Amino acid sequence: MKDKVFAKGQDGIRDIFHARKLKCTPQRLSVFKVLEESETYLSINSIHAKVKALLPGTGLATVYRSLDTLIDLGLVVKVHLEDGCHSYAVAPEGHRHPIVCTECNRVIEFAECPLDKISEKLSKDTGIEIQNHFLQLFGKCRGCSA
Amino acid sequence: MKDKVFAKGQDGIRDIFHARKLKCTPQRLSVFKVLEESETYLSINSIHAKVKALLPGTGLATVYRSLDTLIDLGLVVKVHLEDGCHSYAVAPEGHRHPIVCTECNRVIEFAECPLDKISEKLSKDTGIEIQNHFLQLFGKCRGCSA
DNA sequence: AATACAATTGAGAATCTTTCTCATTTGAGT
DNA sequence: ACTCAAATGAGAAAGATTCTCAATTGTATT
Repeated sequence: MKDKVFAKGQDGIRDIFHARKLKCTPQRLSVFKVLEESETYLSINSIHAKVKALLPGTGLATVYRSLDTLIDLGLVVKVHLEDGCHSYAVAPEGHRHPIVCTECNRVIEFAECPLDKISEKLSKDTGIEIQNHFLQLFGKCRGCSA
Repeated sequence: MKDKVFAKGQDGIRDIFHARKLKCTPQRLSVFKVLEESETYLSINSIHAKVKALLPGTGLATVYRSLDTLIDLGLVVKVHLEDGCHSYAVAPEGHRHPIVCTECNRVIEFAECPLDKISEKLSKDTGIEIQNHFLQLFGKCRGCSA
């Protein structure tokens, strides 16, 4: 419990890659590791910098490609921060949504999804078959309010 | 009712600009008009094209600047589409959220905000002072399901 | 352990998006 | 009409993302 890095296990990740006939490369593992070790959403440039610390020489394009792959596998999520920029984080277990601290960018996940309850009603009311939703909350965390 | 363009009235808009000591320019009015006339969220390039049809010679930078101004005034909202690109639409009256059709990009607003009910509870649970939220639904509209 | 092959990578070019600069124009108050 | 600050157009600049292609590297097979 003291170390949440590779919570899914390195072998777990390896299997996920192999199941999709993707190679398990050190670059992909490093990108994931960097995100797992971070408490906050990270921008591309932060990720690139941290990955290069683990694996010098890693190119920016590879970071983009690895993130796309990880997103495709459902291991990582891409979020839109308020300033319009993109950032990335490990995908939460189950269906959850993030609360992003507007001061420190730290992220807290919350499990209760209020959409579940109203989706069906909404589908009836609007005639739209709801497929998906995107929800993020913004606020000030305990540390930053103090 | 047959024409919802300038629902706020041209004079209303003029007053909003003047109250903030901003100039009421044809470029800004055109950008807003283009969005009011559209049923869907529009990308920068669509907006630019449509604005140029109304006001030839309008520069792209001006469209960006006008949108920023309109967002700042609360007249327009910027949204994140699933492909990661930004688009823009007139801001809905009151507190509403959009349902975006994944096929045709058309937008339907819905008024019921499920966050109101749970925000307070969430603040207590997490210790985070919730300030804001971003919610979008995606689905297939009646026309596109058929 | 060595081999072969397709997938992946690094590097930089290319593209796309957004912002900036600055000379010129224009809205709005006088 | 006159003045002045604000806004614009054009293109440069900056930043973000994707593409290209030769070289490298996982993985399955021997």
